Amino acid sequence: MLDVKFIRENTELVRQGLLNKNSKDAVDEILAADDERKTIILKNDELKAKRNQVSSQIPQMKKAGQDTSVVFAEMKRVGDEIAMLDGQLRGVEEKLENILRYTPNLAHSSVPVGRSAEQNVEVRQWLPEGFSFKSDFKVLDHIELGKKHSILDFERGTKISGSGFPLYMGKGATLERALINYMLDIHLHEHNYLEIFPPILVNRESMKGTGQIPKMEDDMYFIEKDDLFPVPTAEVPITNIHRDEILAEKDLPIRYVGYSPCFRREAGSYGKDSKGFLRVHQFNKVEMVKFVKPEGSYDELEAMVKDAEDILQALKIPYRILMLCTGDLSFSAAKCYDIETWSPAENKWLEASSCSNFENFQARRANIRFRKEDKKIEYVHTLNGSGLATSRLMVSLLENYQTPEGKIIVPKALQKYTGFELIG
RNA sequence: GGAAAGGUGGCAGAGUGGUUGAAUGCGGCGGUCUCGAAAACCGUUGUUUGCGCAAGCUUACCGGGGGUUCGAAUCCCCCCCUUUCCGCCA
Repeated sequence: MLDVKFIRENTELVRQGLLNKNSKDAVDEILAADDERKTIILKNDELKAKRNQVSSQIPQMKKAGQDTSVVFAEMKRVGDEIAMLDGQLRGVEEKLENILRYTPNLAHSSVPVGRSAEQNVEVRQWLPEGFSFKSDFKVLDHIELGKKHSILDFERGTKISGSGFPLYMGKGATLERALINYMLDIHLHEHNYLEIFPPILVNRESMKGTGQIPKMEDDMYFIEKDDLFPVPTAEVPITNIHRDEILAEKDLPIRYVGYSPCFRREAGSYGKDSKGFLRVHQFNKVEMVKFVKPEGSYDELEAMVKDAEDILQALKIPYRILMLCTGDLSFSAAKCYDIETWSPAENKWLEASSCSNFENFQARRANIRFRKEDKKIEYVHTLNGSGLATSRLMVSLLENYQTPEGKIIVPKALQKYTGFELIG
């Protein structure tokens, strides 16, 4: 959520920022609602102050045996007016809140301006030694590989749950588990995160806190009976750990990492990249979340990307880093890097991670603050990034590690986690 | 699923419808004492709205939402949550 005060003091900047994010310019609407709100508050607070003042004198009047009926009648009128203003105020605040909830965060000044994904900027590429985009043999895609070795069974997954619910079997299941454990261990022991194992069903407040609601509500699974949402990412429960809290400056930065399954309805994207793992309703992800002081947040973002890259380099999987342009940035993000891994069979890059700095946009929504040395209270900056999502990673892993005979070598780094070196 | 109890400040725990933001204790912070520390003692200690350069003034907040009243932490209604016991269960 943007700060109205900031909007008021930087109207042109905000206008341009919203345009850059392909959002409508709601500045005038916001300021008008805010003006209206302030006018009502001014008048209302005056009346309330009067009522409080008179009320405090009534006990003395009664003690002195004075007649209170005139005062009571007067205060009754004041009370009615307050009730009316309270009603108006609620209306305006609701209106303002509604506009703000649908107003996206502004991009950081270092983000390239652009309308869509085509204007994203490739920052760097990392390829393992001896890697070539052209293979000497006919590569199988991850679905064929999965079938050949009976490690992935999309048909039976569909039978059990529906399309987009992958079933891992045998060494496939072990490999998936190994990946998750490996990534967690690296982040814990080498990158200094604290491990979190969060609840997977969260309430409405939590979904609002991180901003999945209201804008993305259609994309979320929802358990109506209990008013709970299966999480679309561990970002939701982990960020909400500190919802409505005031953190101590000395505790920052806080760095959490946690694994969770992720559930997404992917409403409206049927038929697009839908085969196998490319777009699924349930997948596994290790997520990094940081709560930091504003001044260090962009350094923390770079560090977070590096933390995700470390995993890919250790696994020797080719990847590239994209800086998203303003038009492709998500609703809450001020800056975001996508990490894409190479799929030889698809002959394209697949998004396996997304690391974002939300600045204080999410913290405002979730009300996460910290107390500075001088006792002043300020919003923290929140960041999160996948470190990483296993589904797309698994595609790249299986395809890049296949041999000409169609067997799959387990990456060296994972072998002590799997207990085997070869599939097939 | 059945029964009961309860939700008050960082925590524990008072609170007769009227100077109650709220006793008291613990914790935190500052100080006295001490070579230093502990103990003891003294002081201090929430968030929030609006106005203001600021000091400050002001509004709201005792799980949430309504209601009664001149006035609600306190009375009434609805909802939510937590704890305990029983049942079921990985």
